[in-house]
Amino acid sequence: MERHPKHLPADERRLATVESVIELAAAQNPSEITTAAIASHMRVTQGALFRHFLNKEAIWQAAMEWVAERLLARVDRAAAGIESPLAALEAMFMSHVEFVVEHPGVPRMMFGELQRAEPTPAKRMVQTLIQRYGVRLHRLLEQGKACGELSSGLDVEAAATLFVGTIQGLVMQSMLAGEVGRIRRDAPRVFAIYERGLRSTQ
Amino acid sequence: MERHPKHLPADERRLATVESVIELAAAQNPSEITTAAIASHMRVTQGALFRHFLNKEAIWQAAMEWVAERLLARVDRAAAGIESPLAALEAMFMSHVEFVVEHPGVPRMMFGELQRAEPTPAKRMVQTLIQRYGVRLHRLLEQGKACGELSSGLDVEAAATLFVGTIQGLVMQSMLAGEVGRIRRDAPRVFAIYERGLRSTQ
DNA sequence: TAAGATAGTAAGTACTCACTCACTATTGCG
DNA sequence: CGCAATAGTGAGTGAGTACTTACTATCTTA
Repeated sequence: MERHPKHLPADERRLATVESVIELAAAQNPSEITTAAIASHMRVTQGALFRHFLNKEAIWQAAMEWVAERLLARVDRAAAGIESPLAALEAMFMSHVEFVVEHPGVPRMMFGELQRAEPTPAKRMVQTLIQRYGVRLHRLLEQGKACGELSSGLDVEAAATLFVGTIQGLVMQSMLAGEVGRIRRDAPRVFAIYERGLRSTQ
Repeated sequence: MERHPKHLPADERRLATVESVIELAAAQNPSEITTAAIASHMRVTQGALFRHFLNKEAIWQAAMEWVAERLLARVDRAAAGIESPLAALEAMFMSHVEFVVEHPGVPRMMFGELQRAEPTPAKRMVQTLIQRYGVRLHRLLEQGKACGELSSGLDVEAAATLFVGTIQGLVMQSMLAGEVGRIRRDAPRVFAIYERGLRSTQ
């Protein structure tokens, strides 16, 4: 069982490249990840990368596609089959947090990509990811209002912004402390306050 | 009245340099701001910078000191003399938001600096800024609990994390839309939900 | 007003980056 | 097996980076 076979079929090599980027982003500033670092992390020379990707930008685009697919699939799976919209929101929140703890580089990559001035393909990928994420939030929040679980006067747009910000705040806090594990501990405590802001008072 | 006098005393040149960095960060990825870009923005050759700063890192450190001073002074001024802790929190929130709208590059710089692997002087500056910010939040939140304005069971640490995250969420949303003005519009709506999560139910 | 101190210029240097290309090793199929 | 297609190597290249240095312009003050 060879851990690092020299030759890989193109699609496997592309996947390995993307996974290398995600792993490297967990430990260092994503914008400082060089093609040389990616290549050496997967025990291949730098030139080999450009046999599978047109340029560095294409690598980032593929990485953000990887993220979008997995993150949306995971939160969808977590929320599926849960009756209560509020409970579904919580499940979505916790599975998102779990994803971030597993891949701490991901929020950094997304934030870094968003603040690019030029609309790179990777940036557009992040934008559509967040937009699709927002659709799911809106749906659940509206359902919650409809069934009386959430406050009837709830500002759904603001609640969606705050949902994302809540996770962003956890990420920021974990970067301050320098340990990702904190996120898992703090997530339920922070969500509790968020939830309290949404609930209908009865 | 000359807008760009060739010769400036050292301290004025240093201030102009820092302000250039803040302005440039409003329009582009902070980690892509080169010394050449800073110099040309202030109509000076690149070499002139290194007469006033030891290296690029020192420029960033000075920039983060500038931020820390102004941001803390502003939120302190906003909260000063307000009786109700909750109202003080809101004033602090709104003045912070106003600061971010005036200097949209600042949150990007802070986030970018935090995710550095190495503990640069600038990174440490951001860490102490956020820590000092946290002290203020804790104080107000505890006061709010004591006077009965906030829920007696409130998790103060989580509430502080969420406060920062709330602003972070607004920043993220404005980067998505590509217009900073949104922040000002959305801030009260998002804060309303946050506040609802803190308040004591009576 | 002369001269020393201060601030800015212009042309460098060494280095790192993304990307290329001629060549070689491996793989899989007729 | 033989050979064509595929994947990887290693030594480039040029552009862009932070930083240096020898020189010059401008300010300040005795």
